[in-house]
This record gives sequence, C-alpha cells and structure tokens, in this order.
Amino acid sequence: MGGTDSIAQVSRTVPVLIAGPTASGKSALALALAERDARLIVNADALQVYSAWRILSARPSLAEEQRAPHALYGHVGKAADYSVGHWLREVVPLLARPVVIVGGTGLYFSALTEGLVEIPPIPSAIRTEADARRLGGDLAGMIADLDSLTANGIDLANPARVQRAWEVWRATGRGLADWQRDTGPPVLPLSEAQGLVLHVDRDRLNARIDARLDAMMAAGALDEVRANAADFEASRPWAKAIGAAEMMQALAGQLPLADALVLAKQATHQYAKRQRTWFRARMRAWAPLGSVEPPADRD
RNA sequence: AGGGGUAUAGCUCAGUUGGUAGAGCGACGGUCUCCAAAACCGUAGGUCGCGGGUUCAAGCCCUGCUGCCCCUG
Repeated sequence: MGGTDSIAQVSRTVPVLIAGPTASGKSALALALAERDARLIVNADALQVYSAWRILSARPSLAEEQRAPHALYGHVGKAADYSVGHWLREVVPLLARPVVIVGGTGLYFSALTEGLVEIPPIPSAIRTEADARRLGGDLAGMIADLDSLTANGIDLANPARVQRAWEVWRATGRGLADWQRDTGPPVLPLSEAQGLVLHVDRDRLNARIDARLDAMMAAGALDEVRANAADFEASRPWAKAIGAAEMMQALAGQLPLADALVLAKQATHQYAKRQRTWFRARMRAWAPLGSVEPPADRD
C-alpha cells in the first residue's frame, strides 16, 4: 500500500488504528477515513491531549476538527495527572462508535491491543516521596525495596522504571511483576481491528520534521510558548512538548532562537527514531503503509 | 608588518615528567505494561593542520609553512 489510493483498501467496518512517527502524515489519513466512513477520530498521542499546545504538538487545526468529530484532543489541563491508564479508560466508551484511532504513542496502542493491568493510581504523597528519593540519588535504596521478580524484570539502570516499580510496591504492597501477571485481555485485540503503521524513509522524515517546525514558527509557535511561560515547569508532562523548553530558553534570552530551533529539530529526529524502534519491534503484525504525501505540516 | 596565542572525533574540548589518544554533545542501533514528545542501554567515528628534525619512542620537544584569534603599529 502507499499513497492516498491506499485508503480504498482500508476496512469500512472495523476500528482502524493508525500509528506512525511524527510528521508522517497520520492525521491527514485519519481525516480522510473519518470523512469516508463517518468515523470518530480518537487521539493516541500523549502530548496532543494537552490543551496547552495546539501548534507545538501539531494537533489538528480548528478547521480540521470541523470536518470530522475528534476525541481526546486538547482536553487535559496542566494540573491533571494523565497517563496510559487514563487514556485507555477514556477510549473504552468511544469504541461503541466507528472510530479511527491515530497517534504516535506506541505505548498507548500496545496498551489498547495487548492489554494493560489495572493497578490502582499512585497517591500523590507517594509520588512526591519517590521523586525525592530518585532526585536524591537513592536508586539503590529503591531497588533494594523491590521483590526479586520485579527487580529482575525491569531495567535497573533506568530511574523512571525503578521509580514506577517502587511506587507500585509502596502504594499497593504488591510487586509490579506480580500485578502484571494478572494482565487481562486487551480492550481491542488487533484481530478485531485494522492496524496500520505509516513508514517514511528516515532522511525524508527528518526533512519533513524540519519543514514542519519552520511552519509551526510561522504559525505562531513562539507565541504559544510565551502564553505558557508563566507556569512552565519543565518536569511536568505537559511541558515535555518537544521545542517547548528550547523556546522557553530563547524567550528568556538564554539561547539564540536559531539555536533553539536546531535543538528542537534534533530532538524531534531523536523522538522519531524512538517511535520507529517501537513500531518495528512491537507492531510487526500491523500493516505497513507508505505515507500520504502532501501535508507535512500535520501528523 | 611586528609580537603573542591556537590548530586533537561532525561540534565543544581533555590529554599528567615524551611511551602511537579520551570525554560531553551529535550521529547510528536498541530497550521499555501507567510521567512515554518520558526514561534508559549500546555501537561507530581521529594519517592528533601540513612538511622537516631530535629521540629506541612525539599529540606532547625543536623548526619551516598554512589557517584562525588577540595585541601593537
């Protein structure tokens, strides 16, 4: 498959899932399918859920949102806690309608089609305690608290993974690995949907990424960052939009804007690489699809 | 023009009393079941500006040239 004519081969009945790296043209394809089949477009992108970013996260424009119903876009505020679990719970009721789920967050799709254990949310007090220990460099202490099954199953050099395992143990008194053994059936098995992964040649994708950032700047990305400057906290999930931190520095006069843009493009290339790795390794069963050419300004 | 400084991986730089080179970033590859546009792991890059010389041995010393920077006129 490849090109816009590929749409003809996509199912008109089952849920369609479209994954792909940033700037690969996912949104355009989703919109075409939504218009053809009267589908609801459901976001599967960890950053496009935040209301703070429309331009910087390459969220569908207002005009595009009017062409078809969109869900889970820009509906999360800065103060809210949000993660795969929240996303999955929000997706479930939407599956009653014809949908096309589109995004670049591999973890979200894996949770949807392969399952995710329901582990109780971590109380903020424990999160705070865990953050303090991690930042204090007490990774070894946290690892020592873990049960051996869990410890053997995670990357002990990865602070984020260790913290997650520790938080689960601390909040529930049960090891993460033990919880995960109880993973139930997926909400939407791949066999009941059509999974598509967009592929774009690396060099071409990087060029599209660069062009898209330039387009974002022309569309007012810097103003959007300025509007979020007052309560910008680099460690908060919503603030992780690629380019936000770099442009904040530029606005503060700590970095020439041109340099900030180079860094943002670089970071986006690296992000796209991580996405490619995930799709390649975890979504082998999904149908590969060439990118929809024209629109490089959207996902 | 004269004086001084500098020239080491794509970039910024380390290289101890001379024993044929390292780091960070980048690039490339990978991992990942709840902060995932996150976090983490691995790999590959250098005829040490060019030419002479001293030495068993030179990125390190001497010398000529070239580029760049600073100062003076």
